Amino acid sequence: MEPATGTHAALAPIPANNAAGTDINPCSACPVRSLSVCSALEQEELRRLAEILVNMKVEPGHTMFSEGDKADMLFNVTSGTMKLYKLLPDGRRQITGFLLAGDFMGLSVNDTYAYSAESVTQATLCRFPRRRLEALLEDYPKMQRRLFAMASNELAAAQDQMLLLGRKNAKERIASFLLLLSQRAVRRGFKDNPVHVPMSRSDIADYLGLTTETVSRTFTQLKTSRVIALMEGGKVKINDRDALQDLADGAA
Amino acid sequence: MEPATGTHAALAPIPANNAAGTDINPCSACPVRSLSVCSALEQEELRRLAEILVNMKVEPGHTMFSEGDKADMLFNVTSGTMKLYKLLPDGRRQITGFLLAGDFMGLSVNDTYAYSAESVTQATLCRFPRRRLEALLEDYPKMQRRLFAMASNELAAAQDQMLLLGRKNAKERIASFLLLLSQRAVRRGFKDNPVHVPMSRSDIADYLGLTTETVSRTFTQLKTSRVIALMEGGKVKINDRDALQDLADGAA
DNA sequence: AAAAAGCTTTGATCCAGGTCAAGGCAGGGC
DNA sequence: GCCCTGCCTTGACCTGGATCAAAGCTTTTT
Repeated sequence: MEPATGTHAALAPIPANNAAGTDINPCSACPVRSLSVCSALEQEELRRLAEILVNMKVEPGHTMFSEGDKADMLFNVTSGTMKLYKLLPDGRRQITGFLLAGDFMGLSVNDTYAYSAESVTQATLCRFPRRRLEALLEDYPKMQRRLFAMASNELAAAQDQMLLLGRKNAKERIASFLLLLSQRAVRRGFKDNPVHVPMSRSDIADYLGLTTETVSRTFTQLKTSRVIALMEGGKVKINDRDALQDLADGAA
Repeated sequence: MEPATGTHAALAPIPANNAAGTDINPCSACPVRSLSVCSALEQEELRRLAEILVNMKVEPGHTMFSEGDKADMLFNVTSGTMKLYKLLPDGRRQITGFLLAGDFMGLSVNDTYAYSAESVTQATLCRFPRRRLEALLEDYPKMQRRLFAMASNELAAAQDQMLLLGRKNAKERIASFLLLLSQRAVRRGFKDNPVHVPMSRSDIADYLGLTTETVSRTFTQLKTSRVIALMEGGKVKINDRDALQDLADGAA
């Protein structure tokens, strides 16, 4: 049994019905479960593992861990949105990614986290001792394969983001961002239009390498040109997807 | 035997003494060899694989593959420097990384390359059918592990680069770049000072999200303030590593 | 319901780095 | 040797997005 650690004291463990013995649902997104899809992971093994999982629920703005902390825990997002970011000493921030249900965080090559993680919305996560995963990987090579595929996908996304940060202008960045959110929504079976944009202007700015003012002005421009419409509840209606796509590709 | 494909026609296969049966040197960097370090890969297996490897030598500026090409080949750099980049339709370019001896390129989740690859200097590479690697991974799980570690490292580097591109100014970018080159040199057992900078101003600019003019001016500034000295042969002498480090971290 | 605290938007101004233009300098071909 | 070509550097100017400032709007507190 893992006792709640100091840094995670504020986290409320969910009493939860996904304790040991729950049915194996590939998409319910706990690490064991999402990874077990393609492995011959056995019931008994799964049951043992479920015992060391800790499900937790956090409010918006809760810091899960910070860059440089000892990385002995691994998290799997089960609902809500998280943000990963890096800071410069003077406070400048770069958000490297937003995570949704099913995404992993906390994987690390050396023994400290390479970034900080904070909740954007209310979120639920599944915590898991890193060592245990490593042990699991020894026994179930197919999990390793799955993990590698995940890392490869993240890497491809990171390369797209480098192109955006290094070479796109403000309008192109916002267009790319909206399409990304829209595509991710589709992939997860949610409605892709209007797009739900749960993060603040400041988070968007720090993700796109802009300022809140520029983000706001650019949204206004896109709204004025009828490409999008801003709706209440942080929703954005995409009126002209082709125009947005051309902008995002830098073709316009 | 793999016939030379159309796109690789210009590549000169090296007659080479690293054909089948050569000694197994972990750091000689062909994929089989560098991966075999931590696997129980057997002599016989290795010998069979060496037969399908194609060693090649390319001149500076040679395109190995382009974004969108069918990704059926995998490459391992054995000497020289390569660059990976993405383009926007209007020609804006973002270099996502420079590869040195021992680095892999061409790994891809779907079946097309996500970026283009071109040689910066004269370089030698080892070409390898992707399918063959996949088959190998089935049999040797530890290779998978190694590959995952590589992808994780690349991912961490990509996140550092996002911070650089999104939030650092020109001086901080150049400082970070020089320190990166220096550190990589050390890790590979080369002299780290003066640093060898084999790429053109234009490549540096496209890697750092700047223009050639700004790169040039910034080098001049650092030279004027005695932090570095520009030497002949594309070498840069680091005079004040601490100052450079403070700049790179955004602490100055 | 009023006050307070945070976002978000909009406006006015500024400046780091981009753009445009012109030399400088080194290597290669003849 | 001398031109040609392709970097690299430097200068002059411009601009997209940052910065600074001030309202709106929303949400929370009391």
